Amino acid sequence: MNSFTEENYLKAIYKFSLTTKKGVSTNTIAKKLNTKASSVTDMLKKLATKNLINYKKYYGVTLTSKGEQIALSVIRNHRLWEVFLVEKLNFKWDEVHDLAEELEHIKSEKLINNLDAFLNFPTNDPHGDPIPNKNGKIKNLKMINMSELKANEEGIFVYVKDSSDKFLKYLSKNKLEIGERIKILEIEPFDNSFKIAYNNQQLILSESIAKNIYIQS
Amino acid sequence: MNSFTEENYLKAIYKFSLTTKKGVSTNTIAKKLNTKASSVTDMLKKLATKNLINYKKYYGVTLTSKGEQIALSVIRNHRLWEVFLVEKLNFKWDEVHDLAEELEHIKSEKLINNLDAFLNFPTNDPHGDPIPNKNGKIKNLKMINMSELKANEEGIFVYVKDSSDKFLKYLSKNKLEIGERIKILEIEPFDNSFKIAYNNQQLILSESIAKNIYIQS
DNA sequence: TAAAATATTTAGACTAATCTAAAAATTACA
DNA sequence: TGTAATTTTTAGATTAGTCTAAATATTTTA
Ligand SMILES: [Mn+2]
Ligand SMILES: [Mn+2]
Ligand SMILES: [Mn+2]
Ligand SMILES: [Mn+2]
Repeated sequence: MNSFTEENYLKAIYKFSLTTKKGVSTNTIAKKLNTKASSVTDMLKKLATKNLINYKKYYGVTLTSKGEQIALSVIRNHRLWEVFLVEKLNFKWDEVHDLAEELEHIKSEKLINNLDAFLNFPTNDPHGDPIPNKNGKIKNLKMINMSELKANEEGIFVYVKDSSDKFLKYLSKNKLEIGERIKILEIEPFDNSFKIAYNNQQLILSESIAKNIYIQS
Repeated sequence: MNSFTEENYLKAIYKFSLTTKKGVSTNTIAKKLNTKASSVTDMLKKLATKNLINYKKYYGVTLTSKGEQIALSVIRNHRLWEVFLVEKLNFKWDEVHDLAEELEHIKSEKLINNLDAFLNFPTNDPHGDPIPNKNGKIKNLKMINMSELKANEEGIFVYVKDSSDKFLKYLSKNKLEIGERIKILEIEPFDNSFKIAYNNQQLILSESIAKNIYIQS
């Protein structure tokens, strides 16, 4: 059995692995988990002896398939609990992450599979992230960043890159939600801001906001 | 904030307090929590400095009102999660205790109050134990042990004293469930066994089984 | 390509929760 | 009521996860 802490390390490594081909560095993990590099080194040694990561001193780490499987299962738990909190317990999408961070570590196949069924096998969490199935398979949406769209193009809002409270609250305030069909009305060349239309309203998004929004392609 | 471990100690002390007027002894707690008396002593000192228990060396402990409040909140969490698992996720009543033992330690007022509402404010868990409300108030059922009933008396089966897997499975096998109306047909004076009728069937219960069953009075 | 800057690891220490073994206090009962 | 049995506490270790400070390796850059 793996501790909460070990699972959090594996999850962090998994997420960084998605965006690098090289190993994930000690410092990267330390920053993400709000801990010190020396603590990370200690944990990496431990995870390596458990065959959950490939660790070569000074050169960062990758997950073994055993490690990846655990990371995916924790992510599955996290995202299913987020769906539960939003859909059944009336939480807002910007309130669920920290609770899911605790619930994800409760280890019971039956619990999570029954929860999955109870929720009707959702494919994405409230922020648009895909939910791995019970075999760890993730169905990746094909999506592109909104900033790559041109005037008059449109698509479904499917994912937020930055899912911090602040950003999610901004979206909620403007009733801009995942699943909404968005049309680009015009792009201001001066500051790359986007004027969009959705659900009978219009809104101007700064470039940095547009870059946090992904559209199904 | 209190650790899982501290909460488990408080809960254990609370439960023993219900059946003794004296302080709860070190050994009693050690047995319940599968640990050693010396470990218990250490923890009692710690809980005492946090003002959660009244501790006088060699004379056992009682909860302070602060400690009792925490114990009741953990118990509330435990029992509400058990209801959730049975009613929403199709668990059997003999499968939920260990999972609830983990879920009970997730500390969020909003989570538990919303769960309570989602479950329609249940008053009892799947084993008949009362669920404290959000202020820690427990509505105690007035109930008596089945062995105190006489022939031809009847009532509703509301609580099991022994909620071990073994006993719960025995009851399930005989379709004898909480909420069932039970009538005592006769009591065999030789071995104090009970012949009962419920839900169109009859069953003979040994004295020790009868003693584990409580009936609403 | 050799400093300088940066990243990583090692060494040694700390805390929470646990343990075993031994000492001390309480309680049981002859 | 004094000794034996039992219970509880103390003393000293251990383990997981963390930290700071120092040492070492890698990377950058002049
Ligand atoms: Mn999340
Ligand atoms: Mn977590
Ligand atoms: Mn239980
Ligand atoms: Mn517990």
